[in-house]
Amino acid sequence: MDRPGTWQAVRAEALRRMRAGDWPPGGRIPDEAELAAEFGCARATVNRALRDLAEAGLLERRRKGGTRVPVTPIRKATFEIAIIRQDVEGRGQRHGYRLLEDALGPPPPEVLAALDWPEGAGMRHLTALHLADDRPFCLEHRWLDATVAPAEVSFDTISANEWLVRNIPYSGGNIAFLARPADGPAARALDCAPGDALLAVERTTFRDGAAITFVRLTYAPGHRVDATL
Amino acid sequence: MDRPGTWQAVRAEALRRMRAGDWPPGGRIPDEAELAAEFGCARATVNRALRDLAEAGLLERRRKGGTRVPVTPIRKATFEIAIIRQDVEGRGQRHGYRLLEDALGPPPPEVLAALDWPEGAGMRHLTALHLADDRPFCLEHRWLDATVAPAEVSFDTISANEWLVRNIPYSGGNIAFLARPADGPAARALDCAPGDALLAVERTTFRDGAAITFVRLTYAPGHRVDATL
DNA sequence: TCGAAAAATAAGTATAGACATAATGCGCCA
DNA sequence: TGGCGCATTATGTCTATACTTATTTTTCGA
Repeated sequence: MDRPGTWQAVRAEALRRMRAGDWPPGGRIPDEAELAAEFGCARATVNRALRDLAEAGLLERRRKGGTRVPVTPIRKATFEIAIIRQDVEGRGQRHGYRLLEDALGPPPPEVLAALDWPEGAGMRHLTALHLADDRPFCLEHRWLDATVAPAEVSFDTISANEWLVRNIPYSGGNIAFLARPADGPAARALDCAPGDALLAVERTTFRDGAAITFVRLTYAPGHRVDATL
Repeated sequence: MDRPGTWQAVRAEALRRMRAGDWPPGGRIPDEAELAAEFGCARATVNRALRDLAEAGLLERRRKGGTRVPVTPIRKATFEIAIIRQDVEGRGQRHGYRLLEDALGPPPPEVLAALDWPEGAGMRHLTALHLADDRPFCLEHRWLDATVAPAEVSFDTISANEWLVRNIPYSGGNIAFLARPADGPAARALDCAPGDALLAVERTTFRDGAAITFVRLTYAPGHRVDATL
């Protein structure tokens, strides 16, 4: 597979041993120095390989404690978060965008809780529809700190999704997947029946420790989000 | 934050420059040697920091091409996949398990498609319910290569989920999130109304290039899957 | 002028050596 | 016996150097 002596080769061999049962679950594996001697490579190379496996959840490493094979590994899966336009275009479809609403107002309590904000804070509320080949793709519901995106900024032609990535980039946050039934407006926008099961992604974005924006993306029926193990 | 000269410090400084606009989107940043000289550290340290950012989707690196800040970064989010018992216990609840059905039979076409299997292949079909503090947590629907888990293996007390992790570990696969309405049996098992919007996770597991098992986990209403950015 | 070969470049990786850090666990002392 | 502190140990990381590899740019010949 990989030329011997590379960290990928060491990783592959380690994986092979785990699968073959040479390194059984719950057991401790030889330390880096031993493996480096056995494989005839530098300790740093072994370190790179084992660190990679540990990041994937396939090994547990602790200083002094050594490296062990977890009994029930907690695997890590990753998925990619692109802006919606890229997501649509990546499927070979044409992206369309329609701003449905742009107003100032108090958010529902669930949103306030997610944002952890004072009650009366100025908040802009946007509703927009993303289209793929002219069919509804995703409904964007966003609450936004009014100081981050002042009223001058218009989201008529560029989605808040894209504006934020371009203007407030590289910020942290958290994400959650959930299912929700289509309410009246969502059903109308996404062209489905009220009560239909829809996949939604909720995201809160932080900047300097404070929540900037909360967004709920509700996808059209049948949408799937793929991740790689 | 981090003591200077560490790769974390370099990463933090790189991130700061991106946020501050010193390294604007679309632009190319200085090469590793230059940054190493500027920060007074080894090139390997800069490499580690920039590689880490590239893995998170915050930088794009190409040999000879240099390192650039993507205009619309495709962020990577990760979530943890534990066995369901651990998932429940991690919430501080007691895990329960009930096998509802264990039979041999032909899978529905959607499952066959996901598995990419010949029509008549022997397939075991399991249905099981996971409980959290005696309340329905998740419905497990699994199709399994009969040669992987022969009839002797009983899933009465141990879930297939756990059995597989312990016996066929470290295999690859793919995962998808979707929403589906509760059908009759699911509504009964999960104690909700038919048609309720439920979050489901589908996973196909491969071993040596061949599909071993397909599982659909349908969660009780209100369930969320969290990921970290 | 076009295209192929050669040079240049920046990231990718390997290595040996050193020191840092976090657990572990042992031994000492009360 | 119990608890505290220090020695031990395996991983974590940094450095300097060298070589490799992918890709771009330049050069040169047809």
